[in-house]
Amino acid sequence: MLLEYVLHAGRQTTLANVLFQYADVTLPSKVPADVVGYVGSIVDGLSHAYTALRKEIKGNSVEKVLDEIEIPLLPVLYAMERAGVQLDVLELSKLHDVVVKDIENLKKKMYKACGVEFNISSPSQLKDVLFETLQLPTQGIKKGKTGYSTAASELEKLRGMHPIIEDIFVYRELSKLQSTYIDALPKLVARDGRVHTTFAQSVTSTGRLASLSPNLQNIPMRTARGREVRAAFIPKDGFVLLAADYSQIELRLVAHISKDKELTRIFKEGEDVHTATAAKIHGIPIEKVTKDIRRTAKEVNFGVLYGMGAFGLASRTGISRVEAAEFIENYFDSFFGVKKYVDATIKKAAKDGYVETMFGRRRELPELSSDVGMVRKAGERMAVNMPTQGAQADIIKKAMVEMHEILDGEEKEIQMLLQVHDELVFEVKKGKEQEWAKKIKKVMEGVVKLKVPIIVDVHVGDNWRDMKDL
DNA sequence: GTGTAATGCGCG
DNA sequence: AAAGCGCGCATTACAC
Repeated sequence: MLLEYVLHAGRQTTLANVLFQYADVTLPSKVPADVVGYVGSIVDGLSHAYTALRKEIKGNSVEKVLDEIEIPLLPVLYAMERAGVQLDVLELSKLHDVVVKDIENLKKKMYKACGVEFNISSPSQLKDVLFETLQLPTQGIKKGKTGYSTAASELEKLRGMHPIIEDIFVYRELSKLQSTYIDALPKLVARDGRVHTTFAQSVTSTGRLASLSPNLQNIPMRTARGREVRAAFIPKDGFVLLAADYSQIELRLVAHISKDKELTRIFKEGEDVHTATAAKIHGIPIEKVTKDIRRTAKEVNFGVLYGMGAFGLASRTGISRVEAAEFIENYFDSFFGVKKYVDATIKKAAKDGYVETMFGRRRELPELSSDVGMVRKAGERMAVNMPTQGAQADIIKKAMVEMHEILDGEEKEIQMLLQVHDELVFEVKKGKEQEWAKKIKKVMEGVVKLKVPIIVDVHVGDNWRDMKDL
């Protein structure tokens, strides 16, 4: 699967398909009575497929990605999955009681406010109540296949028109937390008291990992109530959790790859990239940048680069489309190296039919030769995004492989537990935090030398919520 | 009861 | 008509 993956990331192929394509083995859709024969044909097929795929990879830019990153990473991921992370089930059950009560009270209040009882979780029932029972305006509300949307971005437009709107946001937040995390995680605790995720290594189009059953890469962080869930992730007795995350790695990679003068300067001087971007775009000194302006600049930094238009920026920030268009124009005037990089990447991708990272990881983009303009445009955005998102994935994977070698024989002191795209989480023996933080930082920052500094921040805590700088 | 699409939302 | 990228998963609604 890894061989197929480095050749054709994005194809989302199955093992059955690989065997069919490369070994001419057709697996039955169900496991037959002759299990031994079935397994035999898989093993035989795998051997043939391996040889065929190796031949295709030889001399290709993805060969190094396979041999120096993906294959060495395999045992690392296995060790992390096997280790798991301890979960404070009692903490979650307390959270459950509080959230259940809050939801109950909220529901009563909402039913009273609109005069009917209905299933708030059902978008179909909710839109009936909002737009028929309550007669709220549908002006500017997106329509899908099944009628008016009740997505947060659309309800945002109805804020202040009825108290129920605010309640819906709170209801959604709480019910999401309850169903996806607070009630679901305890069911996945193994006999060792820990949850063991699976890291999918051949799933994403960009080279990132995916985490599943449970997904430990989307544990809440952004809101106070969501962060409560993080408090339930704890180290084993006598240990602390240590999290090391790359600071703004994606934008640093953009600076490096595009060689943009201004963006490079910002990182070299150690400035806050969003504040500095805001200052540059508006032509004002850094001290004059307000929180609002910085927030918009942050959206620009993450969005425009990957093809967000004035429409998208306006809807995400609340500024007008005209203002958004000006903002974007100013951005590319200020960072013309980025603009040139974006254009050149799209052009080359269209010619080659694929894009790749600085390490040779590749993503094919058949979308770029589509006759449908919209599909092509989407392909262009993927083309711009992949080299940076993919390089970020390459870098942290290399760091994981290196760390794993260093950790060999140190199992009594430290264990790597999780990877969350730009962050590694470890369980470290109390008293050894400083020592290991230093080593981890060195490895993570030293994976590659860029034209801008790579910075890793390290945090330590007794749970995944209360992490302090180290 | 099982499978799937639509909708929505958590994370980087 | 749709207008940043990359994911996994819960619920509802509905077909079989």
